[in-house]
Amino acid sequence: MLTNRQLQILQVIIDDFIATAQPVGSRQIAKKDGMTFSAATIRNEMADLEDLGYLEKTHTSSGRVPSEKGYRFYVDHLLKPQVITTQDIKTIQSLFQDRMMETEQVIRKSAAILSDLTTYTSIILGPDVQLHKVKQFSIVPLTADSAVAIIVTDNGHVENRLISIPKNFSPSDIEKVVNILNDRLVGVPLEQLHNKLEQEAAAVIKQHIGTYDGLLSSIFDINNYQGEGKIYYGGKTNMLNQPEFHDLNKVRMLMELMEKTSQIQTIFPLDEQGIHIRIGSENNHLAMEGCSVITASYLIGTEQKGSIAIIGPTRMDYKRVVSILDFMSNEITKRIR
Amino acid sequence: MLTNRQLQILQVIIDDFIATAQPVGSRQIAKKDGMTFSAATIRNEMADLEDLGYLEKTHTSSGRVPSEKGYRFYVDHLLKPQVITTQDIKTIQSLFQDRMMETEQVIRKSAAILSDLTTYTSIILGPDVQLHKVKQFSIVPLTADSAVAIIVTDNGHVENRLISIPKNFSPSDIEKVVNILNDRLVGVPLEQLHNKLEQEAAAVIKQHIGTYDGLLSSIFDINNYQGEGKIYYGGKTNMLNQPEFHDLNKVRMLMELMEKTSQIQTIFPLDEQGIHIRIGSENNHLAMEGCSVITASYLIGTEQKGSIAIIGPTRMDYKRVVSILDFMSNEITKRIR
DNA sequence: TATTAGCACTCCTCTATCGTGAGTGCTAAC
DNA sequence: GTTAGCACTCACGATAGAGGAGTGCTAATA
Repeated sequence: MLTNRQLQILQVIIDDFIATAQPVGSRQIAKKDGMTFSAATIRNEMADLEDLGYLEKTHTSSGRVPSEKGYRFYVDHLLKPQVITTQDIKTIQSLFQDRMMETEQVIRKSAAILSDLTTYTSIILGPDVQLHKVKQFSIVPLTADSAVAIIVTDNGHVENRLISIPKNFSPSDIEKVVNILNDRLVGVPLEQLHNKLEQEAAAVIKQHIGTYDGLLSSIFDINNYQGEGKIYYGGKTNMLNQPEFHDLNKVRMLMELMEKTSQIQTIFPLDEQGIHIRIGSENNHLAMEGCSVITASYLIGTEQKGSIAIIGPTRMDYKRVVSILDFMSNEITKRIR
Repeated sequence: MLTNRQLQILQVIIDDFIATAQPVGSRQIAKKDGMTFSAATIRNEMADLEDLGYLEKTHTSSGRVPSEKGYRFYVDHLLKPQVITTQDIKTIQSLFQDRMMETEQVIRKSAAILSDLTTYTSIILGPDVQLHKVKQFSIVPLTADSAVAIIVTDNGHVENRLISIPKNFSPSDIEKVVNILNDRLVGVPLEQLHNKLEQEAAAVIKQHIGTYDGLLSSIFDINNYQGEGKIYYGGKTNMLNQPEFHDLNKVRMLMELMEKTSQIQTIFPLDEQGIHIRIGSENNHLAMEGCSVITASYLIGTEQKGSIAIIGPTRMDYKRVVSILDFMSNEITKRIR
């Protein structure tokens, strides 16, 4: 168990290091307001804190730097939630002024605002389309052998795919198919679409039209709904301003990580609510060494979850980022129906 | 006018510098196959080429490096179009194996392939949606006061927007509006949609329903069709591998340039066909110092133009990039209907 | 007259050395 | 338990010298 003095010193060191990115020495600490002990005393305490694993030295005679364990302790015990400023509130709420913005646009703009406010890089996972339910299904013929299949979901999301039309299909056949699909599939979540189609609609279509050769497979293939467009970034270049990313290899690894959708997904905690902070190696990813990720989740309707996140150096301003993420995720949850 | 020997030496220097990124000395050149002159002779010629502005020195006693003028001369006069390899052809044609891919997906994949093949960064300007013509218009009600408006174009592109429904609108009113719009607006290019709506449809709607308060303005606002999603990138991190981008400031400027849609547009030549090469300052952009851009345009249908581009160091492998861009733009033009 | 060998000179790059200063750990005094 | 004092460590920056690649010029050569 840490003494009060140790807590106080640890806090000062981390706060100072977050602000300056420079190793903190005992004299600097002694000069701080409210610090009543001498540099020598502080040196002793720092040595103890280092033995306990909360601090590190960059070399034998340098000042101290927080270790991952130190940051972890800091966010768990020393972080007083800072009240969000009215200025930040205003900026965030400007998001919702235009009431008829599509969810996707709000998300996109959120990413930009988040990175601007924090000066770090923001990542937003769009709401999980898989849980959207089919509202309407339609097919618009383009040429003799191609058409666009469109699914509108109850949240106003629109999925569309090009499909090819078998030669023997007449316009009325298409109409029949559309009717059957709307009869059977409205209200079904996208993730179950494929199954339901096979189980219920396929037979009916065959019966009415005589042929059913996977014509719709592309639009009903579940896998099509998860990849790609669901991740939004803001301020990718912000990280270049952080002194810890003045190393090209580091930057390359992070950029490459962000270009791989599958990898970036892993930094989001599954199925969890509230604010989560992962520090350095807690992210289980080599490229994330020296980086912390703070995530929050939002909810659209009752089921669709999404996440917003900030990725920055372990030395990031946790207080501020937490308050902003917390407020923003709540706003999105409240404001988007 | 340059002598044959000068041409030969200039070519060797540029080829060598493109391959190694190191200043080229007279002895190196003399050792090359087919070089029948002594180092001293070559030194004299190099001094002349420098006086003429085709070469530069990084310092008084270094080897020579091509100047922008040198590269310009190289691409204009020394660049023999290299035949594209069958391997590259195969890779590019793999794009079109899945016949029913949406245009957007093809474009996205093209960007990835381009950057892989060239090891530079690729930029693709999607086809100009503005010229697509309306194929079908529909409105899908979601709640009492909101709906999704959908426009499908003749090329299978789908635009959709959330709209709000005025309180006094009944479902049959909506149906009427949809019918009127389909009557009047099918075949109209997106860019003229706003005008046509005001001129023809608005009055009719008012007459039939009594109210028309800008309900559709959001989907008909032309500006909504140009921004954002139209630019695709591939291999953004590739440039980090080039020795000329080992400078963080350079990288930052380029990345920021690419994040600003409006700025990146300016590197594409307007309205021009065929391959275009812009070297360094010819791009009229500070961030593009030391960078060359090679662009090619493709055509979908008879009217919709788009561009594909590679951005790399001025020291890029022009031969190879030109051949790849040329082939790919032609393939896209041929294969996408 | 064009070409080439030879040579002095330039300047980058790498390495080693050294002084400086911030910071530490330890000891002894308070 | 706390603090002053002091020797010690080590990163950092400046300085200097060796090595080497390359140039420009001059004079000899074909």
